[in-house]
Amino acid sequence: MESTTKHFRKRDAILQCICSTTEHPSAEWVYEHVKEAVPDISLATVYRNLSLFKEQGKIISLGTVNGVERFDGNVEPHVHFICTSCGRVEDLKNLTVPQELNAAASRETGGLVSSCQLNFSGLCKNCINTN
Amino acid sequence: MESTTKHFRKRDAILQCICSTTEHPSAEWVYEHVKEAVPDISLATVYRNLSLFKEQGKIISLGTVNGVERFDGNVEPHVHFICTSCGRVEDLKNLTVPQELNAAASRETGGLVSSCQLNFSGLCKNCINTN
DNA sequence: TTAGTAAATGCGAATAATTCTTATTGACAA
DNA sequence: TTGTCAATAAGAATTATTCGCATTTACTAA
Repeated sequence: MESTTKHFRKRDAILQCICSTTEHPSAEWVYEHVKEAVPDISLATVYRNLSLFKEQGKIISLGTVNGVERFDGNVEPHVHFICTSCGRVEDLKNLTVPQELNAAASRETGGLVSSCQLNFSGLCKNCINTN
Repeated sequence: MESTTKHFRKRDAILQCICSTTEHPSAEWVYEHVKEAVPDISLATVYRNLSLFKEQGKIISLGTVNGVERFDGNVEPHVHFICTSCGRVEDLKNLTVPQELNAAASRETGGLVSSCQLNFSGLCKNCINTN
């Protein structure tokens, strides 16, 4: 159910923003973009809601790139490529991590594995040429 | 060649510290532990040398856990498990990422893939029982 | 020995990302 | 209308990390 009330307008705008981009954005990026539609939003609201969404499993954190946390509205398990030069993050649609690895990891650690992330890093197509 | 000069005593102590533990420590942890042998070391020196080692490929960064960057003196490709509750990081010795995935990732992105990291997260053995 | 040098370091200030505090506002129920 | 509670804005506070600069160290050449 979409919320038509004004009460969640900003919260919804934040989720909408992150779910409709493939940028794997930072909080700052989300802030700048949501601001276009909702000019009176504050950066703290973005941070607060991003960590709420993260807890709720509506988005995931990719960890930090150059010291800044990056998020992804696509919560389906998938593989990322991170450019160490420009910080761009891309999805790798043709590679997957076999599900059975989760079980294997649980077995080896004796813990309870709930997710996994496979990240490749290097230079992206653009940065190879520029450097 | 090991450096017997006093010039690099602190630098060596830092590398030695991180290479002789399986803690996957933070800068702060390294600082606290090096301080026992070298009491007059400063935290800035630890940070400075950790990023030097990282550039030189002598250590790797695991990214941040709870907002703090974690390092690993074991630069051989291997898989990690990160406890989302206590922040503990363990090596998974029985799992590996097939080397050919690097080439596949290069192909798909058109970029130059230089490394990859596979991280599982969840609750470790201890935290399952405590929670 | 003695300068001269360049790198390594300590210290504290500065920075930047993120979180917290507090007062205010909006939505809804009684 | 009033009470309650969640959502928010604003900016202060916090915390990890980096920077600037003076000092120390080790090595070299005189």
